[in-house]
Amino acid sequence: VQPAVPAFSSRLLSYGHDPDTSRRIERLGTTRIYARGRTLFNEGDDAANVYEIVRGMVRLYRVLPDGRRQIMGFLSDGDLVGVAVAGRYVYSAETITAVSARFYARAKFDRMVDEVPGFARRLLMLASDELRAAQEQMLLLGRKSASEKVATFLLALAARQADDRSACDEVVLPMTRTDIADYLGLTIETVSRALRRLKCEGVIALLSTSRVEILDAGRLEEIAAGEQEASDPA
Amino acid sequence: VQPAVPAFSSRLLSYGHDPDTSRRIERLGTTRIYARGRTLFNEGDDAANVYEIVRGMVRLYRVLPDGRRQIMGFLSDGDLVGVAVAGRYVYSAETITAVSARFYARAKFDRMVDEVPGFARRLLMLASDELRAAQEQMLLLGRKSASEKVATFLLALAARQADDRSACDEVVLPMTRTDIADYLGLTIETVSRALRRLKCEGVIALLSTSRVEILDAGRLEEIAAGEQEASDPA
DNA sequence: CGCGTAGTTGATGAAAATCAAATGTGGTGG
DNA sequence: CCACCACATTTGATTTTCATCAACTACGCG
Repeated sequence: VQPAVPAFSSRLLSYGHDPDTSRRIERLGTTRIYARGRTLFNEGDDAANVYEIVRGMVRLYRVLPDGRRQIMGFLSDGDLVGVAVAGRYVYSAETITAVSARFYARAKFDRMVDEVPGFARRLLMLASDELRAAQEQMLLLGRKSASEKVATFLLALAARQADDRSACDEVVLPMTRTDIADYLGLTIETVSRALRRLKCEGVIALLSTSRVEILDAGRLEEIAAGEQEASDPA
Repeated sequence: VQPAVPAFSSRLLSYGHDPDTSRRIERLGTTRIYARGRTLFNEGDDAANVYEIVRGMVRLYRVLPDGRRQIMGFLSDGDLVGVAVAGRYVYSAETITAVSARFYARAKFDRMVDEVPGFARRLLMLASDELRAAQEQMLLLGRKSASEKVATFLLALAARQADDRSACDEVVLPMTRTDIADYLGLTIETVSRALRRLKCEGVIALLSTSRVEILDAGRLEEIAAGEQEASDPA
């Protein structure tokens, strides 16, 4: 029952019921490597391309005039960006690790939506997942406490990483504390303190700055779900 | 540049490039009237139907175990609910006014997605709008102050109502303060105080509990966008 | 081996939540 | 039509949580 981190989560393009279509789709895209900290596009840019992240991680975000930033999601292997957007991008996208991404010219992509049977339907399913994740995130941003937010975040990351690696309970945080804070609607200090609190309660261990071990997954899930939070049954 | 209130905003079903298809779609649905305060479905229910709101307003929400509630959006005339969902509904839907709604059995609806040309594509566009609105809401929930939230909310309502009525600057709030608070991630007291602050600054007038007049739309937009907020240039 | 950036920790402050009345308001029945 | 009731809203006092400000520490890299 773990929600994905909001993003166009998918393995769409390399997926296909029939190999011909898959190959056709593949041929339409161009793969490119980006260094860490590069901009794929900015909010307001003409939405010229659809991107698929092949490897690495990307953040999507918007900023308010005075610099406050909200990260909408982190994208990683297999995720799509920009499918939804017609006209102009409504957020910016930057790499937070080295990234290999394939991109598709919008015109070609749109033609595929019309021509390839089932393609639009499949994109619709992806958008639905995305939407569900976005709503999960609204619940988090609007109603969860700092600890609950961080707990939820760790579990979501863990769930995503469980796909790849073996099901060990070590979670890697490829993004900075600033990114985490801007994703959870907190400050870096509050994120740090929430992690410490979880550590003190024995729920997690901090292996290093960017690695966390989940010691008590059940308890972490309780906290994330907002079951009771404070653990002081004195 | 006014974001819609997150919802499956659409005039989809009654819309059609060709009248035959429209009629066919129409025939598939059943219209029903709901009193105020009724439940269309609950989080976790089998997602048996797709709903189109014909008239009235509906709230979509999720609740945490201890009762904290987050409203994901308010639906009104022409909006769709449940398109995205396969399996089980991930939120609850309740009427906040008397509502006339048409509903479609999922199986039939899904068949249409496959059979009616362009239908999936059109739903995809709706989902995209929805997604954009959800991201706008994440920015609001994560990074805006109480006054900014309320200002944004009033403008979104005004924009939606501008479609129907003439472009007068009176906004009707069909939902309670509790609903507004649960939508903006605030408490009712804070919503009330934010409205008062806007009134004191001369940006709005409170005509009655449920009616607001926008006196200074430009300033309200500045506040909503987070340009500076406090107005105390001594 | 520092140097710079990222992260942690602590002290203080501010915004919003909570608690507690008081005030409106709409609807119902007398 | 009016009085009353239940409930929604406003307003005020206080508390809590998180943000801000300020060192301090750790880590990675040239």
